[in-house]
This record gives sequence, structure tokens and C-alpha cells, in this order.
Amino acid sequence: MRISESFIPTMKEIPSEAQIPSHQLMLRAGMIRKLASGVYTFLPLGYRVLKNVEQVIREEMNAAGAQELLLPTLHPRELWEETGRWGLYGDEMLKVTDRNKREFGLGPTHEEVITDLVRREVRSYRQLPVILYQFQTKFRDEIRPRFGVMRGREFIMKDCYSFDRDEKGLEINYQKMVQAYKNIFTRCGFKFKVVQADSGNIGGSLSHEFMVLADTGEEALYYCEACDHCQKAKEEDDNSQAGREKLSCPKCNKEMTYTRVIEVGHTFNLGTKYSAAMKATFLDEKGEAQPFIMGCYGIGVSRIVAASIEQSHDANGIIWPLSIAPFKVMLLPLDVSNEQVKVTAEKLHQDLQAQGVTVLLDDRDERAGVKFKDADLLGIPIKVIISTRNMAENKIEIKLRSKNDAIKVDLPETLSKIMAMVKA
RNA sequence: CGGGGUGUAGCGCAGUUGGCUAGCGCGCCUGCUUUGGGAGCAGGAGGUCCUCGGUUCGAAUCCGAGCACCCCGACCA
Repeated sequence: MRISESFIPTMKEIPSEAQIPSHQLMLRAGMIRKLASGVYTFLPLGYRVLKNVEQVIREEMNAAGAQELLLPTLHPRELWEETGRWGLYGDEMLKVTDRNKREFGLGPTHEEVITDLVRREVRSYRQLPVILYQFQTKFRDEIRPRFGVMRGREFIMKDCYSFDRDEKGLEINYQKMVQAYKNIFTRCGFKFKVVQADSGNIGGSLSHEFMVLADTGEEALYYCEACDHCQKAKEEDDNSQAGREKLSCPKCNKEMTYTRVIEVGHTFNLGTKYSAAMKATFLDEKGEAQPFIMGCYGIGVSRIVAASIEQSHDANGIIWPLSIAPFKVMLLPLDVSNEQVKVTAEKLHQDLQAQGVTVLLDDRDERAGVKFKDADLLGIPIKVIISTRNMAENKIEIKLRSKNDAIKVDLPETLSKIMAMVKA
């Protein structure tokens, strides 16, 4: 992809509406633009990252035996009346009325819809377990949207639902999902913790929250460096640094570390909360109707994009991990009026694309400084610098966004060197 | 929903005891020069000063109402 032909509107100045690094950098790097409070457009660069995150999640979900589908956004009121949540969800649910005055909610979560589907289609214990998931835009009329896509009113979520015949089956699938989540967040390059949590409105007995460590996180927890035990911080701990209590780990008695965190994933053991309310049953071996034992598993996909930046950036811009970077390689020909520089860059561009490597070529007739600044802002992991200076000795330069030092490589070895880095 | 703040060019802002043609930096367009960390000079385009109403000879500026956005809090699968 050539910068000259792409839609990546970068900004030098920090928009006054953005307070935290990820929000500022997503705006400055041309990843997102605001349409209304808590409602954002993903521009091509941001969308690429979003898609990469989705793909990581998709691979791990499929590997865990889940199947992807797509549920509707419009939910008829009657369905939500079955569980009593039409009233319980209240103003947080955005509502619309059709031409026949029929009421719908814009889906803030999909337990009702998925349970309705499964109760219609699954009749026998022989068809269980079933694990289904989707990527979808969720709507929640948050009291206070903030921090860009971190807490939006419209956002992308991966939600997954498991249906089992008994608690034992659920336990197996639940553990599979927890492991899949650990794989996902590891692949995304996160430092994260898993903490047992309240299950809140969704209900059920057991739940785990997946928390990315970041100073700007809206929540906080204590963790033990020795045994990895975690517990959520109480509100009074969050608010006053000074008055924060010192907690000892209940398992190994060492003092625990306080950290702010961003919730990126949440798993719930739902039991029969929804299946019972909605009369969603299957027949067991004895021909008796039994309610499905359910689990649900959510990941904030668009939030992950912001959380990644929150955890990995510097004064100059974003630092993407290879796994979700919008492009893996950025080519920086510093003087496109030099024919040899230009030709070398074009050749690398073609060769990398032929190898299936995502690459962004800064083919603009801009000064070196401008290109370097934009490259650092965009945060593409591998920077390849092609300059008149290096051409003289038949070399190019490779710099990792995450490191300061550059390595010089003989021109003929460039491609293989980059390929080795991409695969690392 | 309570408290605080802000709305002036694409972005960041100044101008607000009422006054003349509404300004600065960045960005954008044209030309020349420049070319390893957001270049220089010259020329140029771009504004319902958030909206509506009121006061006044005259309103970006004063008054009233509304809207939007941001921050703190409560809330949040």
C-alpha cells in the first residue's frame, strides 16, 4: 500500500477532546474519527488493526471448538420481556420503534437472542454441547462515554455462548474458553491478569475478568508477584493513592502490588438463568426436558485496540506488536527524487507484497523528518530506511519501532532479513 | 442525573469593559529554493464566531433559552 494513495489523515496537534494516550494517538494517527459522543468511525488504518484483532480471536475461538455466526442487532421487546431485562436494562438500552409501533432494542448483549435460537433448534442432548460466537456492534447508552473507543456507546464485541447438558460439560467448555482467552491476550502482546469477579447483571455464579495492565485503566486490582493471585480493588482504594491499604496475598502472605487495569474480556457461568426464564430445554436420555446449562464469554474487540496502545506507546506515537499491527513493514525512501532510492523501495514493496507481508510505502515527496515522525506516530513495527546515503555503500537500514538502534543490511539480503523479522 | 468547563477556519488557540475589514500558529493550494527527525521565502483559498430569541444606532462580545462536546462523581454484561 502506498501512502500517497491511502486515506491516513495524520495530525501533528493533539485534539483537545482527547485525554488519554490511546485516544489522542488513534485520532492523530488517523485511525478513528468521532461522529458523536461515544460513537466513532474506524478509518482504514484503525480498521486494519480491528480486523487483525478479530482474526486472532477467530483463530483461537475456532481452535476451541466454537462456531462463528451473526445474530441480529434489532431485538424485539417481547424477547427481552421473557427474562425481565427490558425493564432491568432500562435507559442503557437504546430503543427504536418500527412503522407498526413495534418496539425493538438495539442489542447491548445477546443472551436472549442466542437462547431463542438454540431453544428452537436444539432438542436432544445428542446435539450438545454447542458453542457459538459472533463479532458484532453492540449498543449501550452509557451514562458517560469516554476515552474514545475505550468506552463507547457503539462498539465491537466478540460474544460467545456455550450450551451444555450439565454442569460438568459447562465446566469443560468454560475452562477451554479461559484458556482460549489467555492465548488471545498473549498473542495480542498484553501484560494481563485474570481475576475472579462479580457477575453483575448477566447473572450466574462464577465469572472471570481479563484485565490489561495500564495506568489509565478505569478499574484497579491487586496482584501477587509470587503466585499470581489477583483481587479487584475496592473503590476507596482506587480513589486515594495515599489511603490505599496494603494487602497481603491470602495464598502466600506476600504484599500484593496495586495496578490500574482495563477490562478486555469477561467470562460467565450462567447456569440456567436464561434457559429457565425462556423455557429453553432439551430432552435427556429419559426423555425429560432439561434447561440448557449456559456460559457466555465476551471480549471488547475495539477496546483491545485502544488498550494495546495504552500499554505500548512512547512520546512519538504508537508501538504495535507484530500480531495486530496495521502493517508489518514500513518502507521509508528518504529521497524519492533519487532514482536508485525510488527503484529500491518500489522493488522491496513488490517483493514483500508477493511474500504476503503487509507493507506501507511512504512514497510521498516529503522531507525525511516528516516521514520519520509519521512512521513513529503510526507505530508500524519494522521500519526500512532507504536513503541516498546508504545507497552509496549498497546498504539499507532496518529499525524496529520498539528499539532505538538501527542495523545496516547489505542490499541483496534485505528481503530475507525482513522476512526473518516478520516471522519472529 | 449532580458538579465543573468549553463551543471563533480542517487542527490548536487569541480576541469578550459592545465599535471599524475577526486574527495567530499548524495544515491546505500555487511557484521557487531545500532534502536523515514535522524546512525557507513569496503568493493564495478557507468563517452562519454552536443555535434561536432579546437588548442596542451597532453583538463573536451583553441578557435569556436551548443544543453539542469534554472533565469529576454516581452508574456500567
